[in-house]
Amino acid sequence: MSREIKSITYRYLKENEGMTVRVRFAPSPTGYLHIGGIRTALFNWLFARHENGVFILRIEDTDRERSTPEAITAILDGMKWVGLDWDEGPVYQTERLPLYTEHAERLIGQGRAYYCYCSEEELDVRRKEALARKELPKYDRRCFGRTDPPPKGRPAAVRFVTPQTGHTVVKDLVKGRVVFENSQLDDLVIMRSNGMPTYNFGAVVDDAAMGITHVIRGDDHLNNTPRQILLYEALGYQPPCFGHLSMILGVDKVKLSKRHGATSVLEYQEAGYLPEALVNYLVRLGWSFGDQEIFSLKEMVDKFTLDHINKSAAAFNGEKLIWLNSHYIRQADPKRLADLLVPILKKQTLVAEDAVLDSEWLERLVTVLRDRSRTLLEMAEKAAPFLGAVVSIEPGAQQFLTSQIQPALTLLYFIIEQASFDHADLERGFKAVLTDTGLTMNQLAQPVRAALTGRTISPGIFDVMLLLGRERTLLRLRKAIDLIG
RNA sequence: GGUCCCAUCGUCUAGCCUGGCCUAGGACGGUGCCCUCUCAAGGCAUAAACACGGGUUCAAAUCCCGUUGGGACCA
Repeated sequence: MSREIKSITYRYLKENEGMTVRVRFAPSPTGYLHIGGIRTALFNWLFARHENGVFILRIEDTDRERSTPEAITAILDGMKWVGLDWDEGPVYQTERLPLYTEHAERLIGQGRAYYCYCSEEELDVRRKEALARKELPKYDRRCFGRTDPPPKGRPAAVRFVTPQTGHTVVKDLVKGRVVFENSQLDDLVIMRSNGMPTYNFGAVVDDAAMGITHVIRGDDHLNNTPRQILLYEALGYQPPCFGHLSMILGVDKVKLSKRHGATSVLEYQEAGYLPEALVNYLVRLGWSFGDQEIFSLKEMVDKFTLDHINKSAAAFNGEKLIWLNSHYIRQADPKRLADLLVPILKKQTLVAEDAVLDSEWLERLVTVLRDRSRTLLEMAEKAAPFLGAVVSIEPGAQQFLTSQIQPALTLLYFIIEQASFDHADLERGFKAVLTDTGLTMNQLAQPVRAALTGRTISPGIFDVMLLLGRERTLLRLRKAIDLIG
């Protein structure tokens, strides 16, 4: 990490002493809430909580064509699922359009902005021509300072008069000092002809109006920042501090998109992930605290500072997420896991929609299964043999049910029939069969497992029997014995 | 194409600011062994990286310059 960053971070800490931190997460509701978005939200949220600041949710819905109510719901649901609560909002940009118009008019009045009547088609043609001549496709300012009467019936956009000399410095909390030549910037449109503010203008006006102190966002916006600083200055506002987070890339190192599979936050919920696992995974993508890998939400809040943010992009690697998920499942309260599991079981028709499962039994099941399930979906799959009256025997398991083992199974059947059916008693019964037949534990356990679960993989054999109960245990043993015979 | 950002094991990263403690540490994943009624979990061990080239310096992963590569934005 460069000298600049540390010193800038340090300086910002001093500068802002005593000032209440106000940060925001400002997604566009044009699609689902993706992994990169929630990571940005998380960093903002952590920063706000760490600094005892305010976290605001703002919905940037000015793109009316692409914004949908479903996307808004998905964003809110995603935020709630991972536990990122906001203190203010959601604020909808389309509900405060007069604010942007006012600011635009103010700039026009000051000569810092002007109406532009060029149509998008015209601009497109000119841009292509410029590109063909290998020139910078900058707006040529032809509507600047025009005095002729505006064309009738032609909608006007508003452009900002961007200074063409000097440079603009972004003191970035993550990247350090970044300098942009103003001559590279052109007169950007701040209000579209349809009356909507553009992204850069809406963000600046809102951030200023909402008193945002720190703008923490993806580094795809770093190039927008000089324009925004210029807008703040023209508007007479103090620019906030900026921090640009590096992107999350797919495993192939390109920007995460739909073709990388699950990128929506809610898809991870569907896939049986726990929110704390996802959050823990995401916080370590671009942030670290020494060698620590596991963080509770509280620990994250306590330890999160901007100076431990990594500048380079990170690739999304599902292996580690799945490891974290299995870790959190193993730690989770059985009651909670049971509540999460039942809807999945119903959805997979492993249990009837109207079934009422004994909660004490369910928690025992989950307790046995949680050590060997990396996702809730896996847990549901492993729960299957315990849910019905009978099981079908898989081919692999079938092989353990041989005529040699039949006497041992029969003996076990009669012992269990007499047993009091607790763990110690079952173990005694097993031991008795082993001594009587001269079999090893392994030689007996696998066939029993096959008979009871129909599979070669299951929880410990005594747990299996206890979960099944005496009746089903005997029933399945009987069935296996008959099958051999 | 222009502008900007980035560069440590396959992946996430520590270390970089304040050069020597780095024969580069941790984690996931891989491999092997142990434990063991299967599967997990756990324990132990192991392979695996400073993109390249120049400088500065007694000394560079660490500072400077360049190259290459990747990414983002303009679109």
